[in-house]
Order: sequence, then structure tokens, then C-alpha cells
Amino acid sequence: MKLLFIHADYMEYEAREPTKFAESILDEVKKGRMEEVLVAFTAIEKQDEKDALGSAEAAANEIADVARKVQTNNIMLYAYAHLSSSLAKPDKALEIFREIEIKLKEHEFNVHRSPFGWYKSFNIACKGHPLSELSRSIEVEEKAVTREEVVEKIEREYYVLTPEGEEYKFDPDEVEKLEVLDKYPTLQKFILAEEVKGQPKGEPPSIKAMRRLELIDYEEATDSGHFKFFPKGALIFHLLREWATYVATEKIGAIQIETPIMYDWSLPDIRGQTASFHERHYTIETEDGREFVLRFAGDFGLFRIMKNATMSYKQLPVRIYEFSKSFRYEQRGELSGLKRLRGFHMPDIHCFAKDLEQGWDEFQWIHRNYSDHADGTGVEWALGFRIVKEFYEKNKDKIIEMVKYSKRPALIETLSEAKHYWVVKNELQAIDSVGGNCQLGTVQLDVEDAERYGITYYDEKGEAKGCIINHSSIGSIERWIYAILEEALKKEKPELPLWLAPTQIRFVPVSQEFVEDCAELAESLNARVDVDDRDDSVGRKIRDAEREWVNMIIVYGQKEKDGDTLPVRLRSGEVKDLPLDEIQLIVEKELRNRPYKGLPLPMLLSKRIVFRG
RNA sequence: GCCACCGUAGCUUAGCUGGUAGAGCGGCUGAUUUGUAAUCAGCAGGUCGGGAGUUCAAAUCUCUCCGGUGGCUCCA
Repeated sequence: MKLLFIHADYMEYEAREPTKFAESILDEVKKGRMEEVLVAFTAIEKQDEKDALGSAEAAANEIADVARKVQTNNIMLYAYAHLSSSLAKPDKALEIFREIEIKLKEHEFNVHRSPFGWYKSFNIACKGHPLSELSRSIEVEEKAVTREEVVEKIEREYYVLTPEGEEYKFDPDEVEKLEVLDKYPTLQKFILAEEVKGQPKGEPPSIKAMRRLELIDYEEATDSGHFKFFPKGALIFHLLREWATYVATEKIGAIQIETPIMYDWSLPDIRGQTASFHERHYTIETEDGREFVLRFAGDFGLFRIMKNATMSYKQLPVRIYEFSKSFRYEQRGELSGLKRLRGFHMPDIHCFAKDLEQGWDEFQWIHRNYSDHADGTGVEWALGFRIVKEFYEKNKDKIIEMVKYSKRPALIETLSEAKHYWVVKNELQAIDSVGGNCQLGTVQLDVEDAERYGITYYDEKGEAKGCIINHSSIGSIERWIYAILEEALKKEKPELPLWLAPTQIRFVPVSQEFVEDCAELAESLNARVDVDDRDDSVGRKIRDAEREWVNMIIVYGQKEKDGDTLPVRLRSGEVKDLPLDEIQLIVEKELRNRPYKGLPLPMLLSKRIVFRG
């Protein structure tokens, strides 16, 4: 907002002609005159719209301040557009004018506001003392927009889009009327969990299981929403991370970077990130008073790198991968097991494309890979798209292609306007064992000019242009663990995929004299094989192994020492006699194209410490 | 953040309308050397989530803080 103050002996004006946005006024206020007056010529600017009340308040305070200094009680608030080249919308400007007027009257000033939107003539007699002519510029500090505020006004519509391209519009309050869903139970569960309020759900059993299995536990010595990982949990975490990295770098073709987790909060571009992401965040203050923000997304370090990168249109698309810990200061009540954390690990891929067409190609390319990855984990997952309505109408064919590729129907939510930086995002949603859902992977197409982040490439004419960016994540590792545990717990006898199981094969010697043979056999196998050498009964060892979800249990005694095969007890309870090399083949087959890591704990169970009762 | 519920040994838990705690598992010691979901015996381990209040007396009642779960809001 721009203000020009004149302290005058008198000021008089007459409204001559209305402009097209003139406020309607009575004839008696077409003329105005005040004596011993502080005239505030005022132009409301575009940026004042963001916080109308805040800027009105700031302006009123400023005007009151000057009025007191020149010792007058009379104020004329005079709309004077010519002070600025970046004016606010007329209706918004008028609203702010009225607000300033009200605020000044609250300060007990005698206020006269000139009519808005009229061509006016005026006569003024400036006093000419040092304080009689002043100009001020008011900028209200931009208030961070909360997530709730942005989301409020948007109008939404919901559809089910089948792989055949059929579209069924529905009202989320009447999902039960939507008969197509009978054909698609997974999508039905997702829609019920996500869009229908008040669905009663129990506690997901993975929360207790992850603790009982000594995978992951709460840590009370830190903030809520941060977990500690025991060796077995750390193994699963490590394997999932390796696999995500493999998909990103080998399958998708992204190049990997590594950047810091905290950033200088005083830098405008770092602060700007919160404006477009409006996440809640952690800040850290150092002893010398500097403030840092913990990264809440992968973009911080990446965008800094990309700002300095020189890119030609010939090199695009460029895909960058980063695996890092992110921090979001979620509300207390939003935290939930491994589903929702304040500190979590995300594999992130950002694609930089030269135009919308290439941006779409990248969106679809990532979608296909994430879809394959999700299928590879064996979890039950549903597909969703959130998309700006206009954008959906224009690009429906592309959405249908992706729905077809994933061989499942999708929930489509159309939005009247963008609520974040993206115009379309897909969602890969895991369904847990109690009818809840949890978003894993997502790709988000950002069509706004990337120049706002300072990320540009050179086009055919050698001119710098902003990129189209796809922000994407395969889903946080913690959530993947959640989904995989929940999937396991849907069965009566839960089982982890062999490639993730901390113990794939356990030897149970019938007595101490066979421990050494078992250890030799265990070492000869290329898998995570351990030996229960504890001084306990066979029944007891079997029970413990079953409770630990060990995939294959082999009891070993004199019979096995003399024979050619080993009795492999599977999770089903079935015992199969198999030769050693065949067991190795089973493991190899299951582990193909998956990362591998050795036992996370000593091979002999007697050497293992107990982490929790 | 709001609403509801929960918090007793390392773990799982008993403890009715107030009288300062019982057990199982795990751990330790000893016996047992075991054939497909718990071998037996003994020992140690708790200021009942923290703090405050009511009371002669609080794990039990009240307040408050912390932690957890579910719902709302929001989200990877």
C-alpha cells in the first residue's frame, strides 16, 4: 500500500465522473471539505489483498501515528490510484478502504473518506512545515497460509474411473449407492476409509506387532512421532530403501544426490518453500541466534542444486533422486503408528521437463514404475487421482491410460482450483487389515512456472525458460513397512515376503550335539539362516520360531544327519522334505531382483540379546 | 490442535464401591538333552507414567502435565 500524507489548512474535492468500478454514493457526499486536516492519499496494492485485514490495520496505525505527530484530529482518506502501478482489484481495495476508515474511527478520529472510483477534482492548501509532506509504503508481512485455509474453499467432485474408461460420478455421502464398487472391493475399502466420515476402525495390529517382533518401537526420549529401529527392523528398512533406490536409479533412470537436512530459515527461497507447500515444520535455533528449518520434503537441497545447474532443452527430461529423512510437525492427534510420523524417510524423485507434453510423459513413466513397485511388494493397494477439474477434462485420456496400466479402477477427485503447487497428483494407497488406508507413492505435476524456484533451462532460441516439474515419492519407508506388516497380518499366520524376513530359515537341533552340524549347514546356505542352539525342547523352539514368523523351520537330528533331505516346515504348518540345494533354489527364486543383506543378529540364538520382554 | 478412551516389574497383565501390590512371560541359578506351537524347580525385579490436591490413609477420587490409541482436521 502506498500512502502520501499532506497536512493542509484545508482540502476540498468534488466527484465528477464515475469510473466503471465507482461505488454508488449519495449526492450529498459528492463534495467534501475539511479544515486543519491530514490528507492521506492512498493506493491499495495487489499484495495487500493477501491479508486485507492486516494491511488495513497497519495503514490505520500509520495514519493515526502521523495525525498525532502533526497534532490534528481530522483525517481525510483519499483514494488515489496514481501512487502505484500494481493496484489491487477494485472491490478488494474498497473493502480495505472501508476497513481503514472503521479502524481510524475506533481511534476517535474525525474521518472523512472520499468516494472510491470517481474522477475527482480537488484543491489543497499544504501547510509546508517539515512534517506536512510525507510518503509511506506499507507492506504487511506475508502471513503463512495454513493448510486448512487453502483447502477450505475448494469445490470437489468424485468419480470412479474403471480400467475400461467408464466414469461413475458419486456423492461421498452416498457411497453405498455406487454399485460399481461391488466389483472392486479394494477401491471400495479405500473410498470408505478416505471419503466417508466416521468409519469406525480398530487399532491396526501392526503397531503391536512391530514392537513384539522387535522391529520398531516408540522412543519416549524424543518428540512424539519418532521411532527407534531394532536390528530386525533396521534390516527391513535397509532392504526397502535399497529397493526404492534401485527402482529410482536403475528402472526410472534418475541420478542420485545427497543434501543437508537443515536450511537457513532467513533465506527467502527457503522460506518461500513453506508458502507453496504450507507444511508444518520444525525449526532449530543455534546458540548465536540463527534459525534453521528441518527439511519437510526433498525439495530444499534439490532446488538449490537445480538453481545453479545449466540445462539445455536437449538434455531434458532430467530426473533426480534423493533419499532423505524429512520432518513435519504434524498435530498431535494426527500421529498414528507407522502411518503418520513427525520424522520419516522418503525416497524422492523430481523430473524436470521442458514442456507440458514432456511433463505428462514423465508423470506417466513414474506412475508405471511406482505401480510396478507397489505390485512387487504384494500389498493390497488402491489408485486415486486428485486433479484440477479443468485439467482433468482436457487430459482424461492420459488418466485412463494410467488406470489401464495399473489394472485397477481409480478414485478421481476433481478440484475447482489447485490447493497445492500441483494440478494433478496420483496416489497409491495401501489398504490395511482394519479397513484403513495410507498413502504410499505419489506423483505430482507442477505446471506453474518453475522460475519461481529459479529453475530454468535454455530453449531452442537460447532463452531461459522455467521447467515443468514432477515432484514424486515412492512412499516413505516407514509407511511401506506399515503396509507390508498389515498385509501380513491379514492372514491367520502372518508371513513376511522372504526377501524381507529377518530370519528366512531356522535350524532347530534336537539336542546340543547337533548344533555344530546345523551351524555348518546354515553357513553353507546363501540366505539369512540362524540356529536355535538354546537349551530348550524342540516344541519350545518351534513355537518361538512360529511366533517370530520364521519362513522355514528345519528340525535337525540323527535322522537328518544320516539322510539326504531336510524337513522344511513352512508357515502353513506343512513339512516338506527337500534336499539342501533345492532349499537354496527356493530362496534364490524368491529373492531375484531384490536387494539382499545378511543376518541382522548373531547366527546362534543363545548369543542374541533381548531388546524387549 | 479439538473430542473420547488408555498408561501397574524389561514385556503381557490381576487388583470390586480408597487400607501402599499378585501372576505369567522374559532374565539369572540349578536340574533336564529333548523330534515339529510352551520341561521342571528356585531367585532377583514394582516409590502402580510425572507432579499437585482431597483424605487418618490413594494404583484406586480430583486437577494438571507427559506418553499412547481411535475419531475430526490434515497428510508421504
